[in-house]
Amino acid sequence: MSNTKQMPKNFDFAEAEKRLYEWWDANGYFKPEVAPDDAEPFVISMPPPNVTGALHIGHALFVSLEDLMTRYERMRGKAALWVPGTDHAGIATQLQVEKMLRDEGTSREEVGREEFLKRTWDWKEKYGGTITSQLRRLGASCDWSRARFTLDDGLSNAVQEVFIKLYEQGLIYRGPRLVNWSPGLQTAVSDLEVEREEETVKLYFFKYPVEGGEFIPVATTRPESILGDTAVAVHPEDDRYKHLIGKTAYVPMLNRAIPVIGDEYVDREFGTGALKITPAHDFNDYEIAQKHSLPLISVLTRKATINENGGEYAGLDRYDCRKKLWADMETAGLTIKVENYTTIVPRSQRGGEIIEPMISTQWFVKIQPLAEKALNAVKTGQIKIVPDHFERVYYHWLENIEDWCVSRQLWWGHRIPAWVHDDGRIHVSKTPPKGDGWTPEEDVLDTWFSSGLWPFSTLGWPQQTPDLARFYPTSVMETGYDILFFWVARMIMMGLWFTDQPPFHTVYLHGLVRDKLGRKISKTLGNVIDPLELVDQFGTDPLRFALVTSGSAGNDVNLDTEWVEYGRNFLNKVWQMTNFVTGNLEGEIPAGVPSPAELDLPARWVMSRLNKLIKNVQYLFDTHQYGEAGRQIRTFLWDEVAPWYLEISKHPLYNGTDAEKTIARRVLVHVMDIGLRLLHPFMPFATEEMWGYLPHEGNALILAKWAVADESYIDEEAELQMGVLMDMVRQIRDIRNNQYDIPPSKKLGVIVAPGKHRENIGLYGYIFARLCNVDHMTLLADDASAPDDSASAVVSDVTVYVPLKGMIDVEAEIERLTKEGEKLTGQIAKTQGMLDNEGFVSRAKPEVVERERIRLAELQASLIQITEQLTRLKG
RNA sequence: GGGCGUUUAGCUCAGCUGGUUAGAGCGCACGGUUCACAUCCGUGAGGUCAGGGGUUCAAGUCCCUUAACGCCCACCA
Repeated sequence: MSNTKQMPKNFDFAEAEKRLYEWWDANGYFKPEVAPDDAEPFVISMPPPNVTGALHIGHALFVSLEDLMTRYERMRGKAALWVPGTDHAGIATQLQVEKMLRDEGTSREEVGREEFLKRTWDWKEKYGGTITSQLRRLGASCDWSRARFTLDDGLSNAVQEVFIKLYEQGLIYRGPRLVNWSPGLQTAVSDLEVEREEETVKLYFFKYPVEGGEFIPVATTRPESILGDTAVAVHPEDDRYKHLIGKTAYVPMLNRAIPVIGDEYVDREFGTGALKITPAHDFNDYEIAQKHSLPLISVLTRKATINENGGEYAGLDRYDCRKKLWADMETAGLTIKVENYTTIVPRSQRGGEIIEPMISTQWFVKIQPLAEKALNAVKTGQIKIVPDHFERVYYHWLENIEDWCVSRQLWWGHRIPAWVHDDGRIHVSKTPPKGDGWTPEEDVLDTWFSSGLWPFSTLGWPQQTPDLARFYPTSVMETGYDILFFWVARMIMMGLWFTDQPPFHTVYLHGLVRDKLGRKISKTLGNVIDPLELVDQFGTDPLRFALVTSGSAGNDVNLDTEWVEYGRNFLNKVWQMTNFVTGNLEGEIPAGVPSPAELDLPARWVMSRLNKLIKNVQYLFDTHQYGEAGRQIRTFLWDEVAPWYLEISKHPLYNGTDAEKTIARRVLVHVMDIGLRLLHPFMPFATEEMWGYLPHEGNALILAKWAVADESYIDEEAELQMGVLMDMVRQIRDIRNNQYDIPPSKKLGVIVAPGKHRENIGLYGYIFARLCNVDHMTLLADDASAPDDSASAVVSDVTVYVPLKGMIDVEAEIERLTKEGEKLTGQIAKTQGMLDNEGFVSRAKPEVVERERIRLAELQASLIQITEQLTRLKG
């Protein structure tokens, strides 16, 4: 292997990212086919972003993680497939197009359904590419040739297939039910799409007139709902009211006669102890009405204005009606009081308007049978959720799940494949029924209905395609915990029901990206973090590295843009390291590393550290601790290789024999090569670029083999011995910088009582010249006496003397050494205590006991040295 | 009303296989233009790991409990 090119001074990310991405893509490296046909597949279905959306920081997080997993598995030799795609996002997209129409001075209703859909498709064609090109900028190594859209033909077919099958299995029903209605969007929404916030509202107390001149005091937060009351309920054993049960009450202002009923649901202690029943606009009341066979009277239109059942209030907006009705009741002497009251208000997840429970005809999925399977798959461990505490959240939701309202009164989406006959019959099919009197269903399906099929529909299901056979079930579902119910649970239900297999074996959940103060990102707060701005400023790699390493799985990430800058600094550091290595190569470099026996101590040390790192990183990847893996790689390169091995290697590189040079070069190349491999899933662009400058085998880092630890290089003894030399360097620096104010440029002569480290200190004395500017070093004979006028420091059984004639402050030296001695004494006592403890020696792992023994010996050796120094100084 | 999470340095966070003297970035202080790097190098100050109890030879790490904060789920007018 040999290198040819000179590296530029810095990484030009703007130029390189584009070039490298196109190069990878053009070579087909993102396709699973780069792996051998018999390679084990690894598959991720990308959570499809909204087709008309723009990239936000949350996308950057999921791309960072999923691309990391994909690249890692690809390097491990798997047939890695990351299936990209986009979601039609029914409501979101429809709203955007409606806004566009409004800006044009028209509306959805005005242009009509057909034209509206045409306009939406146009919109999709125009803006749908934005998000995908932005994903490319983030380095996403997904197979674009397999990209899908939830509304394309194949997926629409899958959706129809599923709907029809569920219907045939009796798991879909249609009928009038009380549902969450969004008056602004004019559609039903599912329970999940309703957010409940605690708010302070008014609670209106009033008199419900009862026959015979009595009245029952009642409270409501929504006076307009009075118009739809069909009963007044009291507790059957409430002495205040029980004599009224069975009598007739009269709806205020409408004077409609309704019964007074008794029901134990009513809480005597709460409010007035009596309850008005509005079954068409309240979920509790609905249940009570069912029990008592009360009629349902709807008083709202689709737009939440009062309908014909509201008498003279018909046509009023719900809130105007509230005011007017209350004023009229006040005039009629029926009001009691109005109080402030804190309660839960249901609001639309999109737009925030208040949701009205309303009766309407909708399609539902009987979810119980599907939910049971989904529950089991996780309980039996077929599917693992990371972090695992989300499993409990998942169980709780599935155990209490309600039927899923899947119909939406929108136009943009999968139209429900059904026809309804005048006589009420339903025909569910891809094709229209024969005969007259059939009306096609207008409703479309909830977006999440098609998303739920994503892992298999994208691979061709229901066709038994080769892709489906090879890549399904998929491997990991990586997504945010906020859509665990919306999406993950539904994919599991649908996957199990229609393919008899869990759609993936692992669910990896990430958190939300927040600002550096932990606040939710929002336009109103003005704390929006635009990933593309950060990419423009620092490059993609630093952003990705920051996102992955600044948190841990399942927790929200408080992104500080300073972390991105720090990531950039790290990238630059690695660049400079590579630059150093490539700049010091000459001629052919044999691949691989010499055997441990051929290496000097610093090389044995760095190889030991490297292989321990590989081991740790493997463990961390196996346990999905990607952030910690990234941090460890960074620490190794920046804090161990750069300041120590790289500096030390300058000696053989500049002063060594040819053989020594070659060994140092091979070690340096190897360490950087492995470092870049480990780093590639985190920082794909820069690592690929650097790797190209290093001597290497193979075409591209993206396809290079993932590192595997070689235990034969793990060398505790080398780490221990190197540690002594490193500590000596630190001690000399400490004396220079902190004990005495010696300028860094001043060369020092030191005298060393080397103890049992004589050989290493002799051999590697150049380290001190390189790292702490020591220009000559004298090793004392074992029986030699200590030099005078010196600052001293102790490492293991080694004492370092720095002669400083006339500068030595004996008092300060004594104080420092005394403090050091006290510290050692404390540590010895602690360690000795452990070793004297029968329980520790017998129960702790042998290697832990052994480590403590070695430690104790070291500490004791040091203490002897310190004590000698003190005696000398004091005497 | 249930459930989950968080609490570690001035700030933002790591430290999920229990085991040396608890780490990083930023900030702060001191000092550095020698042949990879000022997007840098060397050094330092700064923490009773929220409180209490327990398990263990050993606890920031495991268990119980209290508190504060955050999130999710839930039909009290």
